Amino acid sequence: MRILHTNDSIVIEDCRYFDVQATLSCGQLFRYHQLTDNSYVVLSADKMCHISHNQDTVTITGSDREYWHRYFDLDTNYEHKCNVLMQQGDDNIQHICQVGKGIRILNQDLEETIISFIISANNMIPRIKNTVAKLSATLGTPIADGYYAFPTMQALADADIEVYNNAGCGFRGKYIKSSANMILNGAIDGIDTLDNDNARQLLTKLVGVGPKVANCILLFALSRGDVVPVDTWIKKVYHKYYEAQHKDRDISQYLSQLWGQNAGLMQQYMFYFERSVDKLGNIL
DNA sequence: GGACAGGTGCGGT
DNA sequence: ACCGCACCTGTC
Repeated sequence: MRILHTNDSIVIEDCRYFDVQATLSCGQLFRYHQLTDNSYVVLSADKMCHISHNQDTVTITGSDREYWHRYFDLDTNYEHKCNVLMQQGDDNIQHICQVGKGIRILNQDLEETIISFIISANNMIPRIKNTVAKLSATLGTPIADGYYAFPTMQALADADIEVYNNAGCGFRGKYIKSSANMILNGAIDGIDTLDNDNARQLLTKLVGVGPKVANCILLFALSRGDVVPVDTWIKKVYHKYYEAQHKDRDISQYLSQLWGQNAGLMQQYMFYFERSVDKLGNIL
């Protein structure tokens, strides 16, 4: 993979391990829009970029090139990570890695990730995307034609509960409002310096953040690559491909120890694979 | 109309 | 510490 920074864009050549569609669609982020030419607009915090993928070249256009460089984790060697996982796994695991090998783990904005994944609880991706878009349009500042920044914690704390109901948050509206208040009061200050267990403990004090959502925040915003969020899809994969019979609440720790520093990436491969199987029929 | 998908909070033990 | 139930809304 070769990366070239030009004045207004990042060009990534020879990117067999960067599949834009797979990376965007595996449930890490909720603010992206597909355009008619199969390219995408991606929004994060108060920034936006345009990303397109043709043959073996990915082009990212927008200001804040350094932000997007880190966001798309361009300094990490995913070919190496994928190979390590494939060498550790059996035929099934190798096939799952092969299908998902273009997925990258994004480095997302912490506050946006917290609020987005509170919305994700007991919810489905299309509705999460819709709700986050509506909240941003209502409470976020405009950053381009029809595009809005993610709302600040202050805006979320101040918002009337009606705003949350109208955005389709359902019962999660009150969770967001109070968690935004807690964040403003310093509830997650210094979380960067804590180890996984202590960081998770801090996050689960927020209302609407349980173990699964906390693990998503750790993996997708705090670069904790050994953390494995376990949702219904991962439970399905676990019971399908693993002999071990852990209770649901123990699956995360088991897979984390099994795959080590690449466990979160393996989780993304599994999530993407199982949903592909669900859409296309059994492709094993 | 009614079942279903999907994590967390809460009340009971 | 662990279990079982309620929760909001879009879709079939």
